[in-house]
Amino acid sequence: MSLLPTTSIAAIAGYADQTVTLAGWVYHKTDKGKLIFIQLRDGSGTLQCVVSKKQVPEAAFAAAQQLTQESSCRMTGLVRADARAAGGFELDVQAVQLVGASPDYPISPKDHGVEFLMEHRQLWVRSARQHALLRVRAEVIAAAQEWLNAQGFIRFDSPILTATAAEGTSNLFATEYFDLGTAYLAQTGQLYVEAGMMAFGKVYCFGPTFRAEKSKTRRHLTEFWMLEPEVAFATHDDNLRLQEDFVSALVQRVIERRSADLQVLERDTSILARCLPPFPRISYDDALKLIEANQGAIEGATPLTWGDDLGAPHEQLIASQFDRPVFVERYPAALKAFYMQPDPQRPEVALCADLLAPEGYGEIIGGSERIHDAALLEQRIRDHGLSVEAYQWYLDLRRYGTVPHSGFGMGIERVVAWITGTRHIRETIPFPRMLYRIYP
RNA sequence: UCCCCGAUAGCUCAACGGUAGAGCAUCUGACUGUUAAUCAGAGGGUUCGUGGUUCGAAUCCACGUCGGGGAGCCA
Repeated sequence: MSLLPTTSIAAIAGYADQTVTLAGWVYHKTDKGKLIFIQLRDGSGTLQCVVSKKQVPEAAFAAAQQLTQESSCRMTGLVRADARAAGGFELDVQAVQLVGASPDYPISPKDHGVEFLMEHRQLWVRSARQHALLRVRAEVIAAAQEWLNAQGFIRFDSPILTATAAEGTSNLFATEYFDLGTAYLAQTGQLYVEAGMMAFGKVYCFGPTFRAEKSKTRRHLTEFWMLEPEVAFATHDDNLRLQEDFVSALVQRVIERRSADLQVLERDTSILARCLPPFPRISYDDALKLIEANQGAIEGATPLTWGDDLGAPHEQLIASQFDRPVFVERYPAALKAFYMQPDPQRPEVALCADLLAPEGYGEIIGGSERIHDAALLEQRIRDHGLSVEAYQWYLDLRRYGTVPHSGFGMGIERVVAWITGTRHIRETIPFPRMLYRIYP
């Protein structure tokens, strides 16, 4: 025999006036004495189930009375259209079977603090808001891969354990690796997708990346998921066009397919609907002027001199001037990673861009054209004090049939936070890893 | 690493130098249209830890622990 339900709640409208068996968890219960209302959640949706003392066997009514929040159960009954129920349908229950009891469920429908909820993350993900958020995350990931695949990309995953720091900058998590010394958890897959790009033309990797920075803000996780496309023969301009087409496609698909979830999250979709290409572009030089002209608009966004990096308040100020994501391009090369291609007209700036999301969500993409000349790349490795020896495999990509190429990295959690209007990035991943949290 | 803030019932908070409180949750009872149900009753405390000031500390001070927000860094 099977314990599987005969239908999911999401498909309940197709079962009007039929008898079905549902299987799920009690989201909420109201006991009116001889009438019990149970909001049953099965993962696909929630349905109001009505148990009437007059209409069910005594044992079934007693079983329904015993149900507490998050008890798992199976319910058999008649599907009936009813305007009084949220969603338009409810189940007239005929039989109730308790599967797993749930005494003293810790998360009530009322207020809880962040610390308490994070300590109970394994249960918090059952709540409506978290449920909606994680569904949007899944949609963004599916949409991203399907869109790239349709454009002729192939997924080419990069290793998570690496022997050296890829960019030689940020702090990495280290671990023992048998007799080969220390291994590091990757903070990017970019160097490896460049190898894939030379093999397949258009590739992307998608997986967890790690930053051992002691960042303590709502935009940072120590473990986050990054999607990194890389395209052969693509210039800086090609790269920006790909990014704006890609990001707007993701947003439009979430609006199209997950509007019910965005509604649960009370997200104003009219702001998202404007997210269509082309995205505005502003050079680093013009960004400095914009900051100067708007000083005082945002606390901390003080004027900078050429060569200074933009801080979080500066990025916020720039983003606030536009109604859709904005590219900030051509930063001073000295501020950026060693592999970025210098602008041939102005070697002191790099052919790179950061994409800043609106509404203060910050940088969601960082990308650039990569150096394709072996001699220049080797020089840059030396200039940055990195080991040429460790990068021999990477230099090989420029020694054998090198081509101009570009790519970018997109942080999934930041994109999901922006699309859903979630204040803190920690809610956009099932089990966030942060400076002071590795449990559960 | 630096700056700011917080910790009191299971949860969210109040009490701010003088007897430890409320709402929700839990338990008991009533109720056939609830959806954060309502009504009546009950139980529930190492006030984060250590030390100090005081006749007296949840309250003031010091240190510590845990957590929150931000900077830097970045996706």
